[in-house]
Amino acid sequence: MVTTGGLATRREELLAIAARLFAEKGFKNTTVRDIAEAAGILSGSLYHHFDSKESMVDEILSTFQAELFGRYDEILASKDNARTRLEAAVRVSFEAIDRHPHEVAIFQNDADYLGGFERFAYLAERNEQSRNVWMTLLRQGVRSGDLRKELDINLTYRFIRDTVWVAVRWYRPTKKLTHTDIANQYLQILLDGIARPTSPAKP
Amino acid sequence: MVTTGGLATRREELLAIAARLFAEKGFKNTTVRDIAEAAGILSGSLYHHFDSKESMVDEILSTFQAELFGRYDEILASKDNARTRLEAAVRVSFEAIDRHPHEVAIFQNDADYLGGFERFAYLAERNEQSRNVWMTLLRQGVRSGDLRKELDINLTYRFIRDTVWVAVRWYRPTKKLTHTDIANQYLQILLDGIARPTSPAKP
DNA sequence: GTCTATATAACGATAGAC
DNA sequence: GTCTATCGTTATATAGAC
Repeated sequence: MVTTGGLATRREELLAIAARLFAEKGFKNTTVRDIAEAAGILSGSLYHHFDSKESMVDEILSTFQAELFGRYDEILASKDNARTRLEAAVRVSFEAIDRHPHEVAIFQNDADYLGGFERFAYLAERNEQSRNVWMTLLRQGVRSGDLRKELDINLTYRFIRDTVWVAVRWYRPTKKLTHTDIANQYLQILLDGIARPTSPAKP
Repeated sequence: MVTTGGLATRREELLAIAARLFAEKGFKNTTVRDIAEAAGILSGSLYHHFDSKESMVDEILSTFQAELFGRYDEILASKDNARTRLEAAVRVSFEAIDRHPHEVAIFQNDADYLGGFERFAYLAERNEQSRNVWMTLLRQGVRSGDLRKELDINLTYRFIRDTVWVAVRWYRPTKKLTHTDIANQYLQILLDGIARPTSPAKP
């Protein structure tokens, strides 16, 4: 693929338009005519750039996931302690929501449906890969003593996974509330809870 | 509406089938032929019972929400303390996921899309009503000292709302793990966090 | 309450001119 | 790279027979 020195190619431009519409209305509910109209062309012209509507969402999701899992791999490769690595994974996720909200939204809303097609089998693989990342971090956290010993880490994994990504539904970046702020507040709740702290033994 | 002594009417039977399919595949991706086939009839026959596909999902969602908000109203009317009421609201929500997983899933996945039509304007109203319930409970919790004073309750509200309902994506009831168990574990994380507790002042 | 048959519209996709 | 024109399919919904 050729990039034109920071300027998006026509192909990338069309993909960005499609991603926005897929995220806003859902894959099935977005027509190729919608995408073409938003791009200022006619639907038939889209097929000069892409084989099908499916191949568009395919390229959008696979590109995003390649980048995201590259970030996760960096964390797993780092030498930081368990808590720092867990926090880093949360921060990377919120940063992904900030940078690629459409891609995250599409994955959240349509991955189940798309996963039914052979072409999108990699979505399930990525899902498993993601599970491995979080489970590794949680196990290390429990072993190191950073996390509660009695934690059900399977349930905790699902809890973190869902709560992090579902933020894409309401998160809109502002100068005052950046993705870093959100990540910090989320970590505060996740790690220490919302209840007023009392001494561990007895009140 | 007439019920036949606990036995579902044909209408209710068809609605249950539609709800399952809407939840599994999404509203837009479920055809009236899908629903009819699952019911063992032809698509045209559905229109003897319902005006349209939209009116089916309308009845499914409005019926469910009427029940759910009745439960929330009971909690707001109770005389329990702030923490108990907050816990009760969480438990009622997980119980709703247990009893009406399809309805919750449809609301989670398709409310945004459906909300665009005038007919479904009540979805936004219910959303606001739900926000009022949780915000009331959170404010009372902070005031009573049950919750941290420094909490951003707007963010905490969205956090609780999303994390409770998103559980519908993975929760499947078993004898060993009931909706009550899930609610308890969720409350443990929400209230006290996943980090190993340290004494508030110094370790 | 269901089936047969079909109207009507919207959809994804294609072929060839420009 | 886009437009014109359109094919073939699938979708929601309707009308009347049984």
